[in-house]
Amino acid sequence: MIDFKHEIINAIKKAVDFDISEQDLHKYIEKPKNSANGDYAFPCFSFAKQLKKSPQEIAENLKQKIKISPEYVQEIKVSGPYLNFYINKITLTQEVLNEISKNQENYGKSKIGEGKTIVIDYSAPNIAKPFHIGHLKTTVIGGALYNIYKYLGYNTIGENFLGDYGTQFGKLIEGYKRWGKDYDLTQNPIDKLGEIYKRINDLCSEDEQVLEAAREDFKQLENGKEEYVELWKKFRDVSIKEFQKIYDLLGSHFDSWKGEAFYATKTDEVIQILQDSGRLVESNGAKVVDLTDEGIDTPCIICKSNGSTIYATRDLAAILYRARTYDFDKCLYVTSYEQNLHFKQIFAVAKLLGIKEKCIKGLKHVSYGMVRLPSGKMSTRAGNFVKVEDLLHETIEEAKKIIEEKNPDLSNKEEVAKKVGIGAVIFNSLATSRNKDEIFDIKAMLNFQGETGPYIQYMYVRTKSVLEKIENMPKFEQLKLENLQDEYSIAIIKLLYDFENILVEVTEKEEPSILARYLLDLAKAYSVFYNENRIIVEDEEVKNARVYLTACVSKVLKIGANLLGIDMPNKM
RNA sequence: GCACCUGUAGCUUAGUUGGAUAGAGUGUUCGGCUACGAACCGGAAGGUCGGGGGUUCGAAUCCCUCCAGGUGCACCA
Repeated sequence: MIDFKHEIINAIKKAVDFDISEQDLHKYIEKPKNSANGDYAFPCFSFAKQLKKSPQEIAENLKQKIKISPEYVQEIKVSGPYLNFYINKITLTQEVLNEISKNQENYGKSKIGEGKTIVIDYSAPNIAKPFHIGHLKTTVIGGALYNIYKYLGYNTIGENFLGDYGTQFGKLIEGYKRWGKDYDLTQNPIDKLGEIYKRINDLCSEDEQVLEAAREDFKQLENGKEEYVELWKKFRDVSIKEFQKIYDLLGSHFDSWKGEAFYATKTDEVIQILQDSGRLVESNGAKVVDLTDEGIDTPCIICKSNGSTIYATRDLAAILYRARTYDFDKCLYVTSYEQNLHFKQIFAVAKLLGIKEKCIKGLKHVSYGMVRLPSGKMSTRAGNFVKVEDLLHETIEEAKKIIEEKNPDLSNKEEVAKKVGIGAVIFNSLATSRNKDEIFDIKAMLNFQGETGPYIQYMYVRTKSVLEKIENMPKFEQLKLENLQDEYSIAIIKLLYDFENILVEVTEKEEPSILARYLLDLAKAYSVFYNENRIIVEDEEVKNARVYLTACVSKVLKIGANLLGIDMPNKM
């Protein structure tokens, strides 16, 4: 597609008689908030001093000198110190609709990521523990990034770094040995394991000997005692099966499920490399890497004083493994900001591992804000948490209720309620900038009006309804684009034009909320268009143009929502 | 105590590589279904952009300082 901004930059560059780089121009050119001020604007303040002229004069002068094809820009106006560019709307319309007609369901897809590999480490729940709403953000943010990177042509690998290692498994084994017969793990296994875990924990705090036994169990598990490894596998398998149910609902996909236990077997080499680097030092009985040179006060512990490894060691093993296995250009870690220091530390230590520079540079912590309940911080131990399964169940039920009320004749109510209820939850988790904390509000989740997932789905359903009524879809070549020059149509076309840039911006900032916001804007623009313009009208030319635009909106809404992990119903 | 993050309308928030009148949703309120789906659209009211100082032609945005909340700060993950 024509890059209008680029054309304007070129034209300005040729017109000015002072030195200014293309990059600077790129920075100066802005998109006016109010479209009355044009599509692009060039503020002339900053050159006033240098040229000893008023910004107004500079703008006037420039206007005289700039030569740009009317095919791109139909008008340039001076508005005080601003030079406002009005792009040729027919060209814009032609470009956008042609591009969508050529690419259809692949509009916005690109090859900018070709040849680049990106690993995304997300979700990472702990085995034998409930999947609660604290895991929601990492799962949907990571999932959205996964989809979007893939769409932009990157070789994308989704990693679920399961928490399947640690003394807690010694405890579980000890508990299961004692009372395993009382629990049927074929039903709600995670709840049962949770009960066992709580029971053994209570016993451990009463009786030091039980705790000691649990530690011993874990040691034997590590040493490969067959009976224990079997138990561990069993806990892991039933847990994954439970998680998979939720992933199926959320549409999450992982290419690899290597958990901590897997990397725990690969820590020896990490320790050896660090030892050889001379940076591994003894400190209070532990082996650590001092990071004060890196501006990090807290040293990174590699080996505990009892000789065993720690989370950081396993994460480093994962970096080493992933660098070798995937030769990644980027490796993203989607976790809450509680782990900011941890990642700062291991990224600093990773420089000592002897992996490629690009891998080191590609390590990135994508952190997000905490979810709190109105009653305070969530805690699995205190039983103060909301399970994702329960939340989804509730929003799906709400969707069902609303369907029953508004569209009782709908044929596949169950399926639609699922899409709407889950869509509401996913959208809610993605719609605000990831860094902000959130107090979990069930009422907000159950609201399907306004800036919500169901709003976008509803607008999509409207486009489908309109298109359903058309016998012959118009061809792009037949369209008379003059029929799409009203402000409501143009507002949509401008948004459609932005789509690919939005996707790129999402990856630059690792911020899916940009796409979520964009989809709201597009849905809203269509809703206004729909209210202002009757689509199916007598005049064939007008009808065809509006129908075609409706089909374009329909496609982009669906592509965008799917990238966020939201399914679109055809009716609701 | 130190470091980092957050603070924008009653509530949830967009805008933070400095740019024109701070933009939405929700709630409140008024209006619009005999026109393609009202889970919608339009109007009104609602803002010391946490406070103060500074830099600049220009600050929600950059710098300093203070206030409030959160998170982290050695063998948990």
